[in-house]
Amino acid sequence: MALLTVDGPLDLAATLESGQAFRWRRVEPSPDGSPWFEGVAFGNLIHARQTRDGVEFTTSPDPESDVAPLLRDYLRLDEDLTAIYQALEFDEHVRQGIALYPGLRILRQDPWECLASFICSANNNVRRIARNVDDMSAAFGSPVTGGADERRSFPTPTQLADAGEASLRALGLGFRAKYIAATAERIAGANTDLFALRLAPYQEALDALTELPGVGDKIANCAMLFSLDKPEAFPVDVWIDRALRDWHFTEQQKPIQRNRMRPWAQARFGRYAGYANQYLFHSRRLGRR
DNA sequence: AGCCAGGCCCTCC
DNA sequence: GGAGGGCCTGGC
Repeated sequence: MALLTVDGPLDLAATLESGQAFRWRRVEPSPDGSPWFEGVAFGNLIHARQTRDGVEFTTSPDPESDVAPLLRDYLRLDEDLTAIYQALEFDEHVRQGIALYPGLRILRQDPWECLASFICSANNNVRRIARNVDDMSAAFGSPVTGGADERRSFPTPTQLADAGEASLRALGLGFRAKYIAATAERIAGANTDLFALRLAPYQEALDALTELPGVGDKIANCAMLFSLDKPEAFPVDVWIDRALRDWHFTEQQKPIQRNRMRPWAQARFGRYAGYANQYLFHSRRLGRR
């Protein structure tokens, strides 16, 4: 057992269950009520829960001391959330979202797993996306601990390119199978270096991602926000569409079009537009208001 | 039964 | 350049 200390607010459950990542599961309630989560990342099976002191976790097969800095980075525990809140609370609805879910953080995921997961999100629902991602991992990923029925890591681009469209379709990915296979080939062939996009400017990363099959503006912005260090990214999906329409454009006689929302929001919220997006999305999707 | 899911792509105008 | 329709699949 190891511990990550946290400065500032953290809501681990909201962070892991807000539709950014799809491989975390609640496993068992702990005596004090804060749930354990099980996930696969960095080639490890990870169990984690939030306590008064921070994030408790165990790892397998690597020692916790090796994984600790990776998990800290993944959870962005060093992000100054308070400063971000101050920059965004001018907006009434973002402020309400922050008040409802203080400590909801934006993850820093593996770019390939994140991109591929969101390719699965097209015209899909969260539960089936999670199942698609798990099914791909079980079928084509590598074992992490050596046990018989353990979970596997998310497949590499090469593993999915080798799998091919037909076997992905057989898993139940539907029309997304073609996009996953084709994009995996492109990445495996090193035509696009996803990690390099962490250092690229926003527009350059957006242009590179939307060249990939099955990756449009929305999915590219998800990958940029959740894995490529682009906090100004602003994915516009049906939930954000409804939120902005109801909360920010109620008095317009002509409703704003979906494809004009991202530039509008980025101009309004600035370099942390993605955090505004996440709080609007989460509070809207949970249906509390 | 029909609609909707964290869209993208293609066609046609 | 933009509106409209099709698309795998599963749950309600």
